[in-house]
Amino acid sequence: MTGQQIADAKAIAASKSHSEAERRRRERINNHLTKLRSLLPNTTKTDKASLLAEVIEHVKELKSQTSIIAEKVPVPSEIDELTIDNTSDDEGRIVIRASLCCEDRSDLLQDLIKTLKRLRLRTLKAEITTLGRRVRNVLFVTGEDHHSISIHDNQQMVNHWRNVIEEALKTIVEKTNNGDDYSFASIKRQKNK
Amino acid sequence: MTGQQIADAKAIAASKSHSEAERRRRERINNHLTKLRSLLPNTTKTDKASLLAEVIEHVKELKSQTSIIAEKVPVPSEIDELTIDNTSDDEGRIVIRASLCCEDRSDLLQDLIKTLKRLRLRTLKAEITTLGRRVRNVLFVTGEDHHSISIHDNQQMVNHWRNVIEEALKTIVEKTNNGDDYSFASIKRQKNK
DNA sequence: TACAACACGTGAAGC
DNA sequence: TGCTTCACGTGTTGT
Repeated sequence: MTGQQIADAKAIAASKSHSEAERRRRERINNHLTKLRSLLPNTTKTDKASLLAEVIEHVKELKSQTSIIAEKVPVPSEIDELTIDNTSDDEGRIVIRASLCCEDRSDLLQDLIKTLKRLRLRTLKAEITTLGRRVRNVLFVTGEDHHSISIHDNQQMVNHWRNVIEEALKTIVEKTNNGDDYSFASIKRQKNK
Repeated sequence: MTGQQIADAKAIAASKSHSEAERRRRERINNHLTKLRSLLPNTTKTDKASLLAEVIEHVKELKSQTSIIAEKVPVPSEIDELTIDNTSDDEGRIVIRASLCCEDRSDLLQDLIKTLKRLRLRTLKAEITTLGRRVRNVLFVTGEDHHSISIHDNQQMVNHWRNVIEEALKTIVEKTNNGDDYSFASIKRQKNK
């Protein structure tokens, strides 16, 4: 074989593998599109562009649905959250409502208890909801008796404690899941067929 | 110009418009892909195939989320539904629970009332939830006094009434929205930006 | 004939 | 260098 022939053969082989790779790529993309089509309702015999348009609409629809429901029901959301509000209980005592949402982990509850204990706070009520691997905690906390947060009519003090609680819980929310078990049993997910 | 030249010019023009059309098509598809990418969380700089794979996962995720939530909370679903169950109230009286889900419309409630009245049924309780344009009604109905459904221990009679109610409500669910106003105020949808 | 949608192979760019 | 991804223009098919 001459050098020219070898070079040609190499070029042909390269071109072949190239076109084959490209074919595989197209296959992958099209398979995904087919799968997407099957996930959508009433979406047969539409072209690629329209299919994608419908996927967009569907995703938006589902997103808005979940967020609407989340407004009514305190289910865990996909993203980490932490909001602090202050209310007051029947006796006019200052109560801070802390709602946090994060990935569930085995030591989450421990962390919360420890943190609140360290801050000398009392948890009046805790609403805990899990959804898949996400967990939402809504805590109603107040100070222990004779705690500065118990003193009424002091907006500055309340704001101070809001900040303290926010910072403390922030580190808990931001702590990443260490791969342990979850602290609460998860709701069974519907099979994705 | 010779005939040959004219033919060539035509061919060139055709080829040009063809390639331009193809470019527009690609553009449309890619724009949709970009939009999809923006709708997903944490999905920058991934290739097309992986992007679509993530879209699939995301759609599945959202779907299972909404269905899990729907199990816990009686929110309206996307598809029309009608399920009939029989329970019994405190006094052991037969009560039939009818849950129906359909597009909301102004005369839906009227239809329900009329139908139940026609069947000489009494509605003990009605739970009504709207979500977007969808509405879910959960009705707890029983017979009027001395109605045959009030007679206990007659499984055949109960089944008969289940069928009667199912058929009657089926026509209501299947009645298409005539474009009128909705009978209930709809929950505001989150803006799709 | 013309248009729309698709699969294909190829050149270019990034790693 | 080879491998991957993309955009491009073209051939083909169905309407």
